[in-house]
Amino acid sequence: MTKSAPRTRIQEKNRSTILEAGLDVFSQFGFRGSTVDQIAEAAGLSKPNLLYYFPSKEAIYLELLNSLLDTWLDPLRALNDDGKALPEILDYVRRKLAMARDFPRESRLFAGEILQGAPRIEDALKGDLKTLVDEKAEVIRHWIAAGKIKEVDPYHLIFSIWALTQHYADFDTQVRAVLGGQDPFPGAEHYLEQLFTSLLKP
Amino acid sequence: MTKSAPRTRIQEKNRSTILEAGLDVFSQFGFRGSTVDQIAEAAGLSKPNLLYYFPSKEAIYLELLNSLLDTWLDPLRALNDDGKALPEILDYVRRKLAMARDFPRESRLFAGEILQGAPRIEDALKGDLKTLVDEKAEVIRHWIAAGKIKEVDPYHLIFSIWALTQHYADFDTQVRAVLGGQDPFPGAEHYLEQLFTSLLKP
DNA sequence: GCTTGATTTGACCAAGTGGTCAAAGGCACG
DNA sequence: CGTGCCTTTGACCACTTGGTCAAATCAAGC
Repeated sequence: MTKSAPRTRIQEKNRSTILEAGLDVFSQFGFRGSTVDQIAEAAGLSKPNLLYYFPSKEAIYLELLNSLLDTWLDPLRALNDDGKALPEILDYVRRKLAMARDFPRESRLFAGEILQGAPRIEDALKGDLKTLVDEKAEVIRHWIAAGKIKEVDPYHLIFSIWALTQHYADFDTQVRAVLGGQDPFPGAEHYLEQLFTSLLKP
Repeated sequence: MTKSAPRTRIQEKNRSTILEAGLDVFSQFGFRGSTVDQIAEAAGLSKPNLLYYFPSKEAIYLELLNSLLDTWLDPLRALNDDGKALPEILDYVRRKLAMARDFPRESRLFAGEILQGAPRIEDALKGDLKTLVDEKAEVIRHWIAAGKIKEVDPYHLIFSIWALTQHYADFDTQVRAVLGGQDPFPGAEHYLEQLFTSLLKP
């Protein structure tokens, strides 16, 4: 299952340059809206040279999508039964909001893919993602049963965290237009803490 | 500014057929991902025939976008100082969620446009939309000052309503994958009522 | 049936697209 | 230096795409 690793120093460099450029372009224009020339230009390579490192436009896109899927779910994986319930959830919200702030391109790439029906990651959604969410929903249910947080639907709780945090990356243009260009994140963090605290504090 | 109205019965019918087909296709594949042939096929017309009613692919897209922008904000316009604060806001949430359920294509069309930086509606966002939101934020501030709801940032409150409701349309694929195909809307409505009630009830 | 304007279409085109290929350049190592 | 391999590129190709156009068809009033 492991991709044959790049051999030379230069391969490693060029492959990562291409992926970086691909993320830039794909996140802005979507898969069909992006052209190989655009990506090549952004990467500072000629088109045939780019296609020397990746067999096709789709291969770049897929590699981005799959490697992202992993890291994107890390904050949720870190949600553990260990600590206290509410702080644990608030931490998750903060981590997720930080990702929206620091990795908006990644967020948008995903959003675009899912918006179009997630044709390339349907399996991952119904498989790994569902499994992970089911597992964490169970953790939340325990917290509720133990009276540590108020009773809410665990699935919709998770959806709401995703929706609220990713909104600031995916709809950044709209948010900033309404706020007159002001940075939304400090306000967002405070608001979300308030929101989930009042929702969950027993 | 008014578009020259269609004259004959058949023009009216064909134009609306095309817009309907355009909504179908554009909402699924985005502007660049959609082809004129696709839209023509969906409308049951030949490509040159379609281009007899609209001058270009972009014209269809723009007409959809602009006419949508209007109706899409109606629920927010209906938010009035009249009634009691909390029920008024909960009504807004319910109306917005109903739109996500009943008009997911419209929601996705917008989401796609904004995701790509809203190049075609930037002015509307910074103009009409900002004005409307500023106005309603003021209403919310009055409610807070009068002690009718808890103190929250009015802008982020509005963003959160948008994010939470539209998520169920825009990320439908993901939501249903995680829920195993189950209809998310009944659960969502209950959860959102609970969420905003606990956030806002004084 | 005839005329006139609205409607429809097959054939076509120029530009853009993803991708190929043979040949040329570069580079490390004997 | 020379040899073998990695890297880069200009030229090219098949196909798709948005859009045009002249000619054909249709519909309604006379």
